[in-house]
Amino acid sequence: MPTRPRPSSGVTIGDVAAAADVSRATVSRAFSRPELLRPETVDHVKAVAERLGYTANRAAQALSTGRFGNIAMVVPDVANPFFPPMVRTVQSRAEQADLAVFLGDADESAEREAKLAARFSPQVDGFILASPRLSAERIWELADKRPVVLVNRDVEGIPRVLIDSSGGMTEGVVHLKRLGHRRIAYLAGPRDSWSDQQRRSAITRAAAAAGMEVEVIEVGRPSYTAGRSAVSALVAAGATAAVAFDDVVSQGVLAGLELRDIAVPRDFSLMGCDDTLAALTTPAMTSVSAASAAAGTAAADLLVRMLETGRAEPERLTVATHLVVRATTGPAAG
Amino acid sequence: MPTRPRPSSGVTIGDVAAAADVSRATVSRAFSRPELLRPETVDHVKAVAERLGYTANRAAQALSTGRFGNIAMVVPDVANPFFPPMVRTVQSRAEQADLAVFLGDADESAEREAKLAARFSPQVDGFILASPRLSAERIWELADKRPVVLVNRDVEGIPRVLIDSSGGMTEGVVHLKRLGHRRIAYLAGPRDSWSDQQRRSAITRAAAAAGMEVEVIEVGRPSYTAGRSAVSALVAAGATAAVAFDDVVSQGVLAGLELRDIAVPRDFSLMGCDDTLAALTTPAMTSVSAASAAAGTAAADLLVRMLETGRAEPERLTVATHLVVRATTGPAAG
DNA sequence: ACTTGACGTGCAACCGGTTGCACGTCACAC
DNA sequence: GTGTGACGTGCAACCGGTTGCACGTCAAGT
Repeated sequence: MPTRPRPSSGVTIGDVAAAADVSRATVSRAFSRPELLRPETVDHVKAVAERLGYTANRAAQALSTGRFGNIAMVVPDVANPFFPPMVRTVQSRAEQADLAVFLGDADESAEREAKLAARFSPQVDGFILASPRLSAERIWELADKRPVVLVNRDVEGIPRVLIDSSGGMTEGVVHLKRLGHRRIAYLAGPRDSWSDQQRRSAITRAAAAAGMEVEVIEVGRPSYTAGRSAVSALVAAGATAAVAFDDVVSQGVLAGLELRDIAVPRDFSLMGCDDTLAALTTPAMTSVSAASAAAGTAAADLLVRMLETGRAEPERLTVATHLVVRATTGPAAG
Repeated sequence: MPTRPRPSSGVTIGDVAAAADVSRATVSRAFSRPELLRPETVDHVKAVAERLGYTANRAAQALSTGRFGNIAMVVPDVANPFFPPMVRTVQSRAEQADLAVFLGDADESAEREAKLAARFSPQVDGFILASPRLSAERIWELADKRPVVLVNRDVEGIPRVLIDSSGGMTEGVVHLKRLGHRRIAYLAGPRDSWSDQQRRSAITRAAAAAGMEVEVIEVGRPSYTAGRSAVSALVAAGATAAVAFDDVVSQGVLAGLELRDIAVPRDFSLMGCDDTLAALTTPAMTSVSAASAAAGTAAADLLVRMLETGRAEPERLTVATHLVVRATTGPAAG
């Protein structure tokens, strides 16, 4: 039998109260509502608390207030470089509001997202779901119990921050057209990803408008290896340029092309998305920027505001994107 | 004034008890110690609970048991590709033990690590500190209040999982020597990083043993740009090969060399460390493997065991490393 | 038939905070 | 001098679980 874990610090509000010769209520108020007390009392209590090394027991606090002081962030894959910057900004914004952040990695699975949500739900004040794969119904259900903010997912009635890549995508298509490309490929991401749906339709639309053909190649889980193995399909498609779902896939494609001695951008043009790794590849990749860090801050802001006001605000913020031209796109070969 | 947040689900143990016509104690036991009850009672209670949508209030549970069911993981930088795999494995191991994971990103700062630890401490059962920058004293202090497991940090008396890169480093030096290199450079990481200290001394020792010269170049925070800007110092050092603190730095160096038209590996040989990005660069990088995922599992295992047994186990596990030769190392020029 | 003990369940205290309400004090107005 | 209200603090209930102990029941042992 495990020994009963010692609490935060052995000292409770009662100890402080006794030492300071006041009631427990006064100690509590000295921290939570000091304006109700005489300033000298507050100082005295705080000094005594400090001396004793008092730290409030979070569980007790949560139990009586009903607030946990925690939020949960769920991402499909922390290892995807799109997410870490977002995780960091969410965290720093949360910290300002004195909220601690649980992180859940759903491994690209809706089922695991649901599990994580269920696990976190009883001890958080709210959720940030980044690129969630859950069905709208399940998101509504969750939002019915706890404030939820989505990133990169557009569900009616739920506050959300959307990185609108259609702008950048369209620019990208135009860019390729100017370079003389007529037939391009889109290396598509997970079908249940909103980002993919958005990018897919943006590129299709833009290509149609520009009078270009576009072949969609399904890649599935966006990973380096998936990108690399998509190259054969890419070659078979007879396109002269490709746009990948994200930079990770794109980087894989770049490596795959190199393996087949297809020179980029001489023989083939390649465009990524998210601009997470683009600057780091050789040659540096043309990509659609996506300020994931900014999206994280915005999402956290939204959630914090909801928690503070107690109101839901079904806002729909969008973050614009644009094309960053680097060295992987060039004139169409032939 | 925010409305009082609705608890996990309106329904409490009392509601279930009333509906099932048993006492609250019985409901509690049906979940936590079912072996004390008649099986039929357990089934009945669970069925009623299910029907009512009962979820235990974590705060109340934590308050009476003194266990939170949470652990905290603190990393210096989630965006560094070394950490995400570790985060994932820690999380999946924690999940098996029904523990939720707080993630803290310390932004490479000891001060922020301390802040995060203080913030998490009152609501977690234990800590995993990955590559912590905190002083040994502060780690001891923390470990005095809560079980702590370290990764990549060797502090006496604290259970720890060490990725022993000296093995791989030594292999690397030998490899370079065979290729004819006599003067090499080490692009050092943060001085307060244990990994850096270990790698620094391993390379110095191995080089001395091989009769090679080694110039240490301080890079500071390990990042792509830091690596890139270190190239001038690297060139000035007159070395024919370099070993970087990690793959991120190494990737930056690779780009910097390319910018100066220094061909790798023809004119210069480069070795990374951690093998996180090495396979992804062009040319693919020679690097010292570091199974960060395995380290994460081991660390989580250790912590879970400590929590379950209630005993501290000052174990010191090491994970071996080896050299993975790829395409960035070749015969010394000239 | 009576003791004994194992078993299943309930009672009530407890974990450590928070908060509505009541009480005492004191300054001020009348 | 008494009434009035603001102010500062304490009392005690409450949040929702857990758990030591006690009680009642029933089967086995003598």
